[in-house]
Amino acid sequence: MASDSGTDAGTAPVVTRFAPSPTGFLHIGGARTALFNWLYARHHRGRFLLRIEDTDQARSTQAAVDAILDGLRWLGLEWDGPEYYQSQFAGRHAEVVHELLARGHAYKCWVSPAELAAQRERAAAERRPFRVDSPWRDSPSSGDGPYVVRLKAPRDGETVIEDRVQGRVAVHNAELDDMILLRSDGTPTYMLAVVVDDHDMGVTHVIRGDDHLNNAFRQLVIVRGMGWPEPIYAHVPLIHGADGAKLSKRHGATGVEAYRDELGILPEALVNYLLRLGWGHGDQEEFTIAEATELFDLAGVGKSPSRFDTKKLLNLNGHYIRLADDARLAQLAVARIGPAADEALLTQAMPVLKTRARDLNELAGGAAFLFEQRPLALTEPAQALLDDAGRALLAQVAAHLAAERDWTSEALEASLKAYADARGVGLGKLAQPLRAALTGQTTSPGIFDVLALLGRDESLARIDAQAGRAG
RNA sequence: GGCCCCUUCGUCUAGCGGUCCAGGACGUCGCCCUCUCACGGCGAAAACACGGGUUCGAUUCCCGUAGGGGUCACCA
Repeated sequence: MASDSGTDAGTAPVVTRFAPSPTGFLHIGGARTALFNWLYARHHRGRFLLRIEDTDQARSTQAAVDAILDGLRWLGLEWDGPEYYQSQFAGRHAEVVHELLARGHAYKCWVSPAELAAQRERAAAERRPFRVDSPWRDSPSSGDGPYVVRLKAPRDGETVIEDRVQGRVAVHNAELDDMILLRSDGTPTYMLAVVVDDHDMGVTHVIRGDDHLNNAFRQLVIVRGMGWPEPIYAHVPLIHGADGAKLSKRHGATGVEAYRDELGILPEALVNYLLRLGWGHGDQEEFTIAEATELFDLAGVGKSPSRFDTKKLLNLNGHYIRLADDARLAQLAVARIGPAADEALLTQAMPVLKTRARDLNELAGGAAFLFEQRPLALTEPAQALLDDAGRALLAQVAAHLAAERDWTSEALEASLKAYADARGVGLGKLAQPLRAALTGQTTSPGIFDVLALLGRDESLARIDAQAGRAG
């Protein structure tokens, strides 16, 4: 059983990092990895670093870098120090390769891509695992033309990793292959670059998705070849879609900005949801950032992958919307309703609006009636409510309301309830046609709140518009 | 296919040999509240993949089987 404390207690300060490749937006899985790294560093009063893995120049874009930084900031996962760019360290990477070469842990290889493909085919035909077979591995001579530098991986024995999440994992060295460290164009590969950068940046804990677990064994060969201290590894299980497969585009939204912009999710809700996905602390479901920082540990991270459940996210989001500040929500709603929206009115209405929304779209949708122009467009069920009888009732209520002096939710409630009583009808009988005329819909906040929010003039005008409408 | 990892209600999880005829949350269903819809409250149905061991005793430990996932690039 991996212990979460002990080896690092009282020794070197914790340094974690998040190392995304800028080939797209901030992936939801990446966001959780970043969160875990951030939390672990904060919990141990260490540092959380950010490194952009842009060694694949063809696929890396500035837009992607911006999206990632933006996403992290939105989630509140601020990194310490500047963001590092892997491409800036190419010189250092080459230097390490030469050192590895000098130490006999790497070799230059002239096996051509064509020959490699042939070897691969042969292996497939013979149904045996493919491993590069390079004549240059143990040859002192040189070949002609471009070459790559390969790691001279050990072939006997086994390599063991004491992973903080996965536990003890061993692999026979025969499984390791002589991976490429330096490409034929002289640029470093990811495998080499991560190891060098993590070492140079002083990273003590490598917390990442378990799709990297197999890489860790080969990366360790480099670390040992250089005689560097071995980082502590923690490979956390991936997030899966509802079908159980690794989360990908076909599962719908996979970028955090989609959750923010399209689904209308609050950052605190996403963070809390992501935290509980794969990590638990007893029965507790809700965590403030302070609590999460206090309680987070690697021992609480499970070993099995978890499926992303939008329903639960939405439920949490609704919870955080109810907790959120009214002015803040009003501001967020304005952006979704458009220029017709009045932020002050929205703020005032927010207490009765926010219990009815699980996301910002629902919040904006529920507030839209406040800014509608007369005559209101009615939904079909609302129209059905305003048949001849409904409109006749509306006209009578209108006359009663027109005489109302005190236009507050409380006064209107007392007045309308007394009116309904006197007429011997239930309140619902009056409220539904009123709601239809006032909001154009059959669902809305409480009818007295709607009247008060709309104000006397607008309320009466909307009622008249419907009551006076010809059948 | 090789290697590695995983397996408690539909989903996220609690459980770290007896306290478990398995607890919480989301979802679902029912009831209450009620002017609608929500919110809130109460309640219900719902799981230890299977087979062997070990043990006085396995959800918990070991081994198989089955199922699922990850990974096998001059991508990261």
